[in-house]
Amino acid sequence: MKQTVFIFGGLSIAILILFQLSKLSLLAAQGNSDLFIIAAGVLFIAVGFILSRFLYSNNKTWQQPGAIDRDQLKKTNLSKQEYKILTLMAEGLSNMEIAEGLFISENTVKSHVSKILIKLNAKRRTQAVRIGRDMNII
Amino acid sequence: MKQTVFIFGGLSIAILILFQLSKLSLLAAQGNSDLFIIAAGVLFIAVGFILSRFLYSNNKTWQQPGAIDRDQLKKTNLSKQEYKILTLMAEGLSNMEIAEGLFISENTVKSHVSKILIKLNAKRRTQAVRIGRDMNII
DNA sequence: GCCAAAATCATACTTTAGAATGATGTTTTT
DNA sequence: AAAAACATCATTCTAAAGTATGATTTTGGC
Repeated sequence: MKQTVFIFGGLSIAILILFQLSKLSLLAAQGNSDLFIIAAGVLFIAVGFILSRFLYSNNKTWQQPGAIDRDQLKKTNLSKQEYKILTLMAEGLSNMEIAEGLFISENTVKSHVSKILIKLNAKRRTQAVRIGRDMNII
Repeated sequence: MKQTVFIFGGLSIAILILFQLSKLSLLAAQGNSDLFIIAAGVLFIAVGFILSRFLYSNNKTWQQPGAIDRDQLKKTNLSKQEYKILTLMAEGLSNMEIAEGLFISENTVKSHVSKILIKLNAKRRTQAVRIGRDMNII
């Protein structure tokens, strides 16, 4: 939130400076106007470029795709092992496969899964995975 | 593919025209230079804006996060109904819930799910969902 | 109109997932 | 050091999920 304010503030200032520069140059430069116009154009295009980047891809939750949200993760109260198992569930592994991968019994995995479902408020493992994705913790 | 060529061609031409206009205006307009500079700046920013949109969201991996890849979807040979059920599976719904949502019997859902698993080469629904996500189909 | 998919459903069966409970040893935390 | 949380596992049961097979009905293209 605060970040976005700074970014937009900075961008606004940058744009203002650009306009000022444009005006100054008009008075100063008489001969090499061609080159300057191109430079100014490129600058403005760059500004638009950057502007759109922030406006679109990043605006929403400031959570870039693929990154996990540590804060959200803490809110779930998932333990380390539970979280690890959740990620393996998201890979589409069965309880047995998870058990083998972690060198523990299937019963233990089931026990963990049940706790995960409770903590994520899910009825099924598929739902748990979806919730995890929605929360950006997977 | 062809679209991109046209789009970039069009953009290039637009940019050239913009530069030409800038030069012309310098000769023509002496008094109202302020207003014109702002207009030109806005135009260039707009161009940069549009450019970045195409460069990033569409071009690169050609797959924007959240968008579904129609080509990949076709490769799976999933039928309409199968695909719909896949998306509902991804939401974490049970077979029964899917059945109710689509006004069909649970047996029918099971039948579809089995076919989905075969077509996506999955052993479990969770895996099918993961594969679907990896293929940018969901 | 015909034909091939697609969609629908059923029945019977196997496998996996999940719930409930309880037990024990190990870390953390206070 | 005691309490609380974690991790481990077992047993028993119930509920879903998934397989296999076969049948009927819709639908979309040619």
